[in-house]
Amino acid sequence: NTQAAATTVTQSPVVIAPQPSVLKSATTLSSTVPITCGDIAKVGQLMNKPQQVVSGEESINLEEIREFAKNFKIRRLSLGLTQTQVGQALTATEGPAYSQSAICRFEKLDITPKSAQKLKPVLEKWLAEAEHWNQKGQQNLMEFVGGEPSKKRKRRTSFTPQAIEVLNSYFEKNALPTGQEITEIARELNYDREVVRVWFCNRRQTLKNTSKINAFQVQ
Amino acid sequence: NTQAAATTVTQSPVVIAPQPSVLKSATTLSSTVPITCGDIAKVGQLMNKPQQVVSGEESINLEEIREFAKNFKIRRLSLGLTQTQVGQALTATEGPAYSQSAICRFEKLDITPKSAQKLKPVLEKWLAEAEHWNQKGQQNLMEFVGGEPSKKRKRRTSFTPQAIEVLNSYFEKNALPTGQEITEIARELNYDREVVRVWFCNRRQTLKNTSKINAFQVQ
DNA sequence: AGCATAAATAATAA
DNA sequence: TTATTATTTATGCT
Repeated sequence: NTQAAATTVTQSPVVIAPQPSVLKSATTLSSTVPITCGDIAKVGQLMNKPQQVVSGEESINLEEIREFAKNFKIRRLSLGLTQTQVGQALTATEGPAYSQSAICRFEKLDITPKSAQKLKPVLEKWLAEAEHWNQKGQQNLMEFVGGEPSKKRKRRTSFTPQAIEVLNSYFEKNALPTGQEITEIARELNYDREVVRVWFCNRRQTLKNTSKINAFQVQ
Repeated sequence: NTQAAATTVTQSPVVIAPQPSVLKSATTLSSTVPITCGDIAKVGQLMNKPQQVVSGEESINLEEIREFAKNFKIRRLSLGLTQTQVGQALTATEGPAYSQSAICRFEKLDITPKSAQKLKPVLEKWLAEAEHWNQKGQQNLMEFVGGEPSKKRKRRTSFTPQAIEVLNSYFEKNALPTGQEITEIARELNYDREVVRVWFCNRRQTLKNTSKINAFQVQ
């Protein structure tokens, strides 16, 4: 399963700054939203319709849902979480299972008002809790979400994790190996010499670039 | 060029709600022990340097840059903009060219403090302006950014079983066809060239994900 | 109801 | 920087 593997934690959570801007939704553009398929209309298609929809016994405030969906996305991104992570976490904690698709469809309002109404409080509660844990540190958030605490981003192909490990250990000992040494390392790992050489170049670059900035990172 | 094609505007801008979250407006520590070394620091020296770096005549507040980088990302996402869009827009308005990679590196702080210091005001100014236009409506923002007003995501292609079969047989022979070959395959199958190119990308991806189980099984 | 995967976006080897 | 991979999002389908 592709989705299951997408649990890397590459982006540290960020804080939402109070935004002065008031954004308009792109979904309110056309006045004639063709409701394809003879199905039930989706929330996103009902934006120009009456704000309240009566479904069964309760009335649903579409505007409220729309607002929440927008904010949910921003807050999710602020926490550095993916749709997949949210879905998996929800599946783990609550009763029903939520796929990445479900989260995606909620954010895009590609669901029926009834479904949205049902899902909204679940997401709201979960998100608030996630934000709560996040304030106590990213570790807590990741634990809450259920992902690996600090899983390393998978390297781009060429190198296997094992090779990376070896390379890093060499790098630790000597960041600037001689041509001779590069040749030997390349042979040991069975990689192209040039590839190894470039790896050291990029590795030095990255270290140089990040170490200054992150030198006094608060964590 | 792959990047050039990535100008679709799929995600509608979202509103940042005034967050109740406690915002540390400036975590800047007051301790500043500027180091005076005119040239670029060597790799091993960079791990434990102070917050302020003196480069030439000006001192660089690393914490400030770090803070800005975080907020920049959130604000960019709030506007519904991609790194590619920002880079292209900047390239159009400002003097130097900024690639998607450049924006990515800034957000990840994978650049030298000097570069970051130089880029920060440019991004800050541009972003503020973008937010300004956005307040006047998404159309204005898109115009400012330079993208098509309401470009939609490409419709998902459905390959016929026959086409899949042919594609797979090509893939079996060569998983990484050249541009020339892609063009030919696309013509033979009467599909868009880009669609075929992406198919091979995704196919390689899928194979990689499942390679542990069926290394050479096609399908 | 959600899987499989096409398309889009971000990260990175070269 | 550029080209490509890695990762995420979106959607066609039954």
